[in-house]
Amino acid sequence: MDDRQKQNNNKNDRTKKRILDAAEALFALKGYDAVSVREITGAADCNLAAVNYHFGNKQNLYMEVFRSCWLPRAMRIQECFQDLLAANGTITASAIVQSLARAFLEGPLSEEERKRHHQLISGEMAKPTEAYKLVADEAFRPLFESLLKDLRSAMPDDIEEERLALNIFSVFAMVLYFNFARPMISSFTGRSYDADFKERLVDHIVEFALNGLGVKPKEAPL
Amino acid sequence: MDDRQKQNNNKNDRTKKRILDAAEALFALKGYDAVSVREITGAADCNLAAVNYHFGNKQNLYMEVFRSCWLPRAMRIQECFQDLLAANGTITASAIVQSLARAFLEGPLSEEERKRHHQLISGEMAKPTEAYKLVADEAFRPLFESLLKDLRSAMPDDIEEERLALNIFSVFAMVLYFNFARPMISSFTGRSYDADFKERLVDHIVEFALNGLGVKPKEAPL
DNA sequence: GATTGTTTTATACAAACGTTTGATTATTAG
DNA sequence: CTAATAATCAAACGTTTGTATAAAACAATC
Repeated sequence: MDDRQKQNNNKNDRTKKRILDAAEALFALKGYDAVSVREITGAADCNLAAVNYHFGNKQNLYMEVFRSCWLPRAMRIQECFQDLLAANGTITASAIVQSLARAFLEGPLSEEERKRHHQLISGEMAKPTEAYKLVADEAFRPLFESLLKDLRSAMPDDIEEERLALNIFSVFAMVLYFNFARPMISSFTGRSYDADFKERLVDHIVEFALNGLGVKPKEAPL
Repeated sequence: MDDRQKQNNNKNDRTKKRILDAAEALFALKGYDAVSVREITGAADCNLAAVNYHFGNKQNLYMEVFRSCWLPRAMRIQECFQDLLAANGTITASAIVQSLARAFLEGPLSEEERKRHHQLISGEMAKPTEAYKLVADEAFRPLFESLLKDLRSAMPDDIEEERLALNIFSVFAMVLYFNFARPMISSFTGRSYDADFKERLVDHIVEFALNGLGVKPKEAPL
């Protein structure tokens, strides 16, 4: 074993990074108030005071999790969406919905990452803190505006602006709900979220949303 | 003033009831861990020990909020839905979706009640505790089964069972999302959740979902 | 190799937490 | 009225909380 890194997953990577990782996992799992600083530093295998040294206090650490863990992942999802959309050639409503569903449900994130990602944001949507403002400004709003633009170009010219917004929200509603309500959906349908079922969900969302938008699917995708 | 109730909103109603009220409001607003027993008993204007005397401990109180506050309200919503559906005459997909959207968005609850109701359940969906099981068994599952039955009778006979379930989830996704994501939707559209906007939302949900279901609206409702 | 700045450590602290206790007051029953 | 039961109360319990401090270990520079 290389002596430059005797302990691979232990103390060699910078403490600050380890704290961020542990904090993110725990905050996602149990929520801000249910996690203690001692729990975090225990999981990160470092001293209790390290949190206050590196982040000032617990709240700052929480914010930093969103700033330097959540936001970059949101960017990756959004880039994945843009790529899928671009790969589809012309921007149609069908392409938009399908790319969106794919990016969120089967996108660039690992299963563990996606779980963390959605749990963190679920906590913020349920009980918004300062982190919500950050996320709304840096991730939600830009994606919304971008979708608005894309969808406007793909829909009839005379469509009302508010109707456009409601349609976007409705697509989001489905995409997010099928992540958010996983336990209930799995329980009621008796199906686990494996690749098969996710494929099925993407298909369903695309079909449902496209009909909802009042668009006949021009292209037969895949 | 009648001497049987000198202080109307204060100490006359039984302490247990006041604790439940205060606890529900606070749990909905800030979540389980962010609320202290002292905060609750302070708001309920009673002694600190009253919680443990009447409910055993904090967790039991939390469960009792769901058992004796949340569940009855869920029943009222569901009854409202059944009534609206029955008033519509024949059970059509259109009637189902519209009744559901109305019951949840404009239903029997006051604005304050609806807020509490959705905040409590949002917290449970984001971080399920024991209360989730209770709510899933007593409210979600029965409603789901009932909807499944209704929708099956209103849709073509050859429709796949899983497809039926996914359709129900999709309608739920919209109904719940337009409650859940109120802050974001208000912020992005610049519209507050007044009667006008809610009417607009119900109309949108009905139209979007009906198209999504692949049903041509037979009747022109209101 | 001493000096400097950075990071980690052990320990301490006051405040807040959920819960318990035992005395005290209301309420009910005989 | 008295005895018994139920409800409320102030006070305290032992933990756990987030944060602060000062010494120690480490790293880099000269």
